[in-house]
Amino acid sequence: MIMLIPYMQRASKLLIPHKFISSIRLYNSFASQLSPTFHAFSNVDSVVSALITAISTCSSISYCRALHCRVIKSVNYNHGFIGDQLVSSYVELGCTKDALELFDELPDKDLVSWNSLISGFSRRADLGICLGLLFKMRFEMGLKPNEVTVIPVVSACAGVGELDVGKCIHGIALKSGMLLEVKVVNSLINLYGKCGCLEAACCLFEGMSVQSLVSWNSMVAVHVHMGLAEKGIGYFIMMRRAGINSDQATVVSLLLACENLGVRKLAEAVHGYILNGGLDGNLAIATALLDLYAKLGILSDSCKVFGEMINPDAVAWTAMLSSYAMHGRGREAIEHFELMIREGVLPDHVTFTHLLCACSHSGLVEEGKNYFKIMHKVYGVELRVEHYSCMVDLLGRSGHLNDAYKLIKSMPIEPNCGVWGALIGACRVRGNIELGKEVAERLFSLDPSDSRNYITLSNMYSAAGQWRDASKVRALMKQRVLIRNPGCSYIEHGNKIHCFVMGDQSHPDTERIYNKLEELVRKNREVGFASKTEYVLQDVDEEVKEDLINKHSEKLAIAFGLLVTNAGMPLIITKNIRICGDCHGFAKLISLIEKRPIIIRDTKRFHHFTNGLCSCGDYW
DNA sequence: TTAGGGTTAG
Repeated sequence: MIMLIPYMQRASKLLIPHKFISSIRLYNSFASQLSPTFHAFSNVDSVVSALITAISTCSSISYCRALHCRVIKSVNYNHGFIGDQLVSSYVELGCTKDALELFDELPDKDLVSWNSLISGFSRRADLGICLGLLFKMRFEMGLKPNEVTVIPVVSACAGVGELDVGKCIHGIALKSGMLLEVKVVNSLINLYGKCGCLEAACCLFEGMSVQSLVSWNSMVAVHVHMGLAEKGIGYFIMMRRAGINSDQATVVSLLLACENLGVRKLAEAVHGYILNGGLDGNLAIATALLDLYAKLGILSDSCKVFGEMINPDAVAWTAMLSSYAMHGRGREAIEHFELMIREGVLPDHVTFTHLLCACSHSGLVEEGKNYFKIMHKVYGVELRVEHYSCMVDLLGRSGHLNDAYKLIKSMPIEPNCGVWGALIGACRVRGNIELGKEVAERLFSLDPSDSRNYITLSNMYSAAGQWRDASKVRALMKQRVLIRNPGCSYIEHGNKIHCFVMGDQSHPDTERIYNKLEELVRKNREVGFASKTEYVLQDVDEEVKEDLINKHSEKLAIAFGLLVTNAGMPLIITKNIRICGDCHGFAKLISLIEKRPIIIRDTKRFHHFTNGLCSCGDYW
């Protein structure tokens, strides 16, 4: 038996989010009559139904335990499947131990009880427990799984990318004739799609006698998730031609496709579609839209979408927080987080990932350290490996490399590539070759196929003038058949994405672009800007270095943008790697000289250049 | 059964 009394006593002292107050009131109106004289109460079913409603909507562990206590005192576990509901809520709230203990205690467990437990662990993407339960149910209890059992297990496989296990479940479903059930096939489409087997997903889809809206949605979603946005949109068009009306899941996938393609015009078109269909009040759609605008560089539109939301939930608050973080607005991110807490919305592990990241990107070391310290103590959010990555980044980037290293050594969980990656990044910024070399060795053994590790180490050697060591690392890369993708910059103009690589001469307007660039370089020199040739990581003469750096892809994109857009219009440029220090300084001055806001997005975040300054405060 | 927020390194 789980000890519930202390939790009951504590529950009354804890803050319960306001959105659950209505269900608590509903429960309380009955609970006031739940006493030792309960048997005199005439409508037991009403009490059970009120308890079930309260249990199913409860988001606080302590409150759930208090309700559990009331169940023990008042009704039978089997009454109206109240025991199953308690188990589900415990799983949902992350109390997996309590859920499994209670499940063991439940008398007369049937297929529904097992299915609801498996489904709960599937939502937590805990495939191990799902499989254990499936095995126990089948071979110890002799219960035959049905469609409702199989679907969440397949979904859990998709969630963690376990294709082989998923294939076994596919086999079981096939043998049991479950493939006639549309929902089972849909879950399999999702599994194969998410695991990168698009051919298998398409084959299942085409083999269906009738495709449901979810089948179409799955096809759109899996293609978009695999980075094949155009194909995803193609399925959307086919779906419309087949006379199927889209729903919110379709629209969310379309918004993700826009993000994938990075085309603002398309995003605006989908936004129009959302407004026409009256879908703007949908929280999932509004959140995806907010996130999309932020990723396209238009933070003001993200703020607008968030401001228009009615009762934003934790995901929406977190999306806005991540937008601030992405745009280097650390202080605003913190204010937003504090407001979220005051509004009674509970932060989760993703919220803290972004909050720590916001602190890291803005150099708010003390604030970040404090949130890291209290996130579990005050908010009950468990520390995950990604939180450690953010902290290592925060400490390392701000120059506390030893503290970052000590933190890794003290981790209660195994540090992964992300954690070591954050440290090597900090070593590069701080020019600590000794530690960088050690970290690189760890990364090489953890993932020998990730070319970034080799490139970072080689660049560290080059920046220190250790050309021989740099070339040795490059040779190792060659030996392991790893290639380096060239850095490129993109800019949208006239319904087209224009892409530039360093020294690019393939654009039809090349001559004009180079003339403009020459003019910009000259203007920069006139105001005293000296090229930072230390960012050229090749062993060549100073003059050649200057020539190379002046042809960097972001400079070409800036020159092109200035040529084709009207005065005063902001330039929005996307880079596939981080902007170099020289281009950063160049963009700052151009924003001042040409009176143009310039926004440059690298793989994850934005630099806003205005009037000679950058939003990152030169801290990146 | 599908869909919204995910950090860190070129």
